[in-house]
Amino acid sequence: MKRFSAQRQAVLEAVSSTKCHPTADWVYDEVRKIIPKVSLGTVYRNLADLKAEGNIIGFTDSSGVEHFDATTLPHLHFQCTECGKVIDVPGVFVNTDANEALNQLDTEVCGALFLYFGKCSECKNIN
Amino acid sequence: MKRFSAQRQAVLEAVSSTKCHPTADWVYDEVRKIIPKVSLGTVYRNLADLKAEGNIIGFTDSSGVEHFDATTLPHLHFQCTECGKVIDVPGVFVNTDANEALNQLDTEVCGALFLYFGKCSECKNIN
DNA sequence: ATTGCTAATAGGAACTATTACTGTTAAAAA
DNA sequence: TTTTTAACAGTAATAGTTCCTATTAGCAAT
Repeated sequence: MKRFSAQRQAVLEAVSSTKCHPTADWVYDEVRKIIPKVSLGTVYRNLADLKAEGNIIGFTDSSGVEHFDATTLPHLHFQCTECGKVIDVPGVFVNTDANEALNQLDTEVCGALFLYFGKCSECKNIN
Repeated sequence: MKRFSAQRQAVLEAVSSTKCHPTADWVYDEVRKIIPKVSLGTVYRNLADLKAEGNIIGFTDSSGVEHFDATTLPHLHFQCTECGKVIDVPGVFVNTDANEALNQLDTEVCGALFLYFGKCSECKNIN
């Protein structure tokens, strides 16, 4: 049934190979090193499929660009407003007050995005 | 110096008039009811200016579209993945564990986006 | 091996939200 | 009034993403 093509494998390996929370474009460049004729559409589709299957996660940053991450365990992200870099915020637990409030709103929560922004250690010291 | 034009006022009033967390497009439609010849570029520029001045806040949803909000006090948002609607999650305090972790990363935090998603009470009961 | 079926592909067009550019208008300053 | 300049309308351009069409490649049953 499900066919794990060379393209899909290359996409998954590209995302897994880095901690830089890559964008579709970065993955495209990376996959082209292995499969030079790969299509950008194929990269997008495979990223979407891998995300739907739960093999990777994806989140949209404050400028509307989607980033992907092979670490599917829940964690927070920080994005530098200067250089755009996204890094992990480790070991943080989110309080559960929200769950109560969301229950009261009669919603069915299936995910959450927690994204901090500011200046990273490098950009902070430049300006 | 700063000129508070009719266009800017209409933009601010449009955002303030609703709790629906409108997009630039919604604001554009609303402002055109008052100033039919207003330009979409003007709406975008004024939204950006009002945001920079702190009169409104803006946040990007999971599909990369920016939403605006005249309630500048910190609060959380929930977006329905079915109908796209954004609603407030009231009375939730965010724990401070993240601050420690972010300090250890030597970052200078200036904001955060907390966005839950799932099905709202209406869409939940349809499917 | 050949056929038929379907998933997956390459390539590119199309779409959407947003930004940038180019005169023009109108408010404030001189 | 004249000058200056912020803000404007209208439009072109951009970036990220999705959609479309013809083609290719893997699998199952003949």
